Amino acid sequence: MLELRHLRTLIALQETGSVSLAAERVFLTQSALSHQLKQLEAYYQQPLFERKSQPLRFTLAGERLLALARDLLDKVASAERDLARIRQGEAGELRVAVECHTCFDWLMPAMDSFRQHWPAVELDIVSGFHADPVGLLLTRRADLAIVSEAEPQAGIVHQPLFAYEMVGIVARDHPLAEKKVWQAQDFANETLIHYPVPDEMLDLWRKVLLPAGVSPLRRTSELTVAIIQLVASRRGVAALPFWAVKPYLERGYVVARRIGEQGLSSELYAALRSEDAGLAYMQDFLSTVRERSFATLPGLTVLEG
Amino acid sequence: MLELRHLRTLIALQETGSVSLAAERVFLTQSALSHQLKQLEAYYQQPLFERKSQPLRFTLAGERLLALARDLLDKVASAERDLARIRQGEAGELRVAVECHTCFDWLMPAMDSFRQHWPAVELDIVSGFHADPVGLLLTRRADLAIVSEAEPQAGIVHQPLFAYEMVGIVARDHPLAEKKVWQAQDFANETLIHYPVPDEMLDLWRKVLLPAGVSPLRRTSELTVAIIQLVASRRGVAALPFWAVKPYLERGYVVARRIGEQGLSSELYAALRSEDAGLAYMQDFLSTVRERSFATLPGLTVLEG
DNA sequence: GATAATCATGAATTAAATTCATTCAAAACA
DNA sequence: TGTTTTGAATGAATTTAATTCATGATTATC
Repeated sequence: MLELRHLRTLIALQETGSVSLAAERVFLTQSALSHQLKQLEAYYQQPLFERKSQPLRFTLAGERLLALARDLLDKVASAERDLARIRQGEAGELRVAVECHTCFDWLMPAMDSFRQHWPAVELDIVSGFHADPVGLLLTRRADLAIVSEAEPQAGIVHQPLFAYEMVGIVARDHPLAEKKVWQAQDFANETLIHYPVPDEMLDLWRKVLLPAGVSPLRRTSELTVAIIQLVASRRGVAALPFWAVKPYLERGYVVARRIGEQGLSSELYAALRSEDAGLAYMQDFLSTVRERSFATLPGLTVLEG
Repeated sequence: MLELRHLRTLIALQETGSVSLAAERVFLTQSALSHQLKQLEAYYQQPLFERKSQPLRFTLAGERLLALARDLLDKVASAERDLARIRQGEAGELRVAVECHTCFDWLMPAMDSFRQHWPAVELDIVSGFHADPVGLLLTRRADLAIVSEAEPQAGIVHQPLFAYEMVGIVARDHPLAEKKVWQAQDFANETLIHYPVPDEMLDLWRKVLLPAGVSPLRRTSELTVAIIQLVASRRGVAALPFWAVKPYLERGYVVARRIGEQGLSSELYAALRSEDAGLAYMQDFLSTVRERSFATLPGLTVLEG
């Protein structure tokens, strides 16, 4: 018999295009999903996808179920918001402190969606780039902070959002384009172009250059497009989220390369005051961020608590 | 986490008004449902019903979930019909043979609903009251027969629809109104008013009077209202489905009494040719009949295969 | 044509849902 | 006002179902 669990699987399947990635997305094994799908197809006595191709394709019947899934899961989310409001009331305050430039790319759509669902919650962004966003929480100048490490701290809880890969980018005809994988030393004689933020907020600096004692020339720019243009003009190299550069890769302006054998992974957490962790609109904001981001940004991976 | 199972439970709860009856409806024990509901309320951290009263009442949060349930389960049904059509095609023939008068009461709404969902299926009623409706199936003059006993027969399968109680009715000032429970002998000196069908189609005759060798005076009428009027005018007594007489009981025209210690139960099955049992529109017709009937007729109970 | 990568499968395991047996609470009855 | 009956709740035992593990099959990739 059909359950919502199956529909959640279908959504993950579509968003990832493969059984194994979808399994990771819903925190199950590939095997579990394979069994689940087999059971679904047996129940409806017809195939729901063709697994031959990558990404896998839905059959007509599969598409129909997928449409059902989107419809139903939206409605469930809406009903659960209503239940939360019945329990805790409509209103509240949600001031978001952000420490990363690219965060705005996924934050804006999520905030738009949230604003519609919680019109009585005062939503705001704490502007400026602070060295210590968690301090803003404790001094009650913000209610939620987006951070890249979950450093334990009294009175603060960290909730995982998602992870993604940071890739190195250079012009197509730059010598580094030849190397499949870059190491710290490869940056030594390059100019590194980055956002104007403190060093410790740059993943590349914290996790790669600093440990290796490499200290390249530097240049900053506020805007992602400007950084891309500088790189394309051979003014230097940069490290950016894969999902942020993908559109430019497809147009061939620059090429992207892995940094380190395992790739340079960047993680995002929401930090909030422990007392606020039970607030329904807070949890719904986090769900919205995850849901919208996974649905729109390519290459995201889940992050365990 | 919410699953469709929970929503199916909520619908059953509303339709029956009690945990134990709802449990029976969804083929589970009272205990199972009690646990399930407790789990739901823990998940949403708020009460969903007040069990103090009979029938139980939904809280605001419960009502919201109930609305979700109706919406979602409708959509699931619609999607599953589409899947069935994708697999087997749209068209077919469905001629229904009916042997009981009151059947039309629940058959008409179900047929209306079905006609909208399967416009390409030729839906028809085989008119007249036949002594052997199953014969019509084998000679291919009908595709589905409504019968009150599941007599095994080669090439025919019986699918349970539902069961209900047949109650005896008399005028309020009739001596039999004093008796809480009637036995076969109580009919001996009365005039029994019934539909003009062969004796073996009357549940009262088959299950009560014939075994006891009681043979009262008889009088027939085509219409339920006419039977009620005759009874109210002290022209005799009758046995009718509880759900058919309930509106008249509430107006006080007649009173209803149990027949036999356990009550006289009437069962309904759909008989169809084995080869047709896998047809999607056939199964959907049966689901529709059950669903519509349980939702609208009071006092129905489930019938196991 | 070898080598990953992805998916499928059966058995074993784990987790979850359900039942059983009983108690508790409330309503109906005398 | 007890007494009986009915419906719901509870904890432990059980059953059922879902998931993982270990592995084999299949399909992409170089």
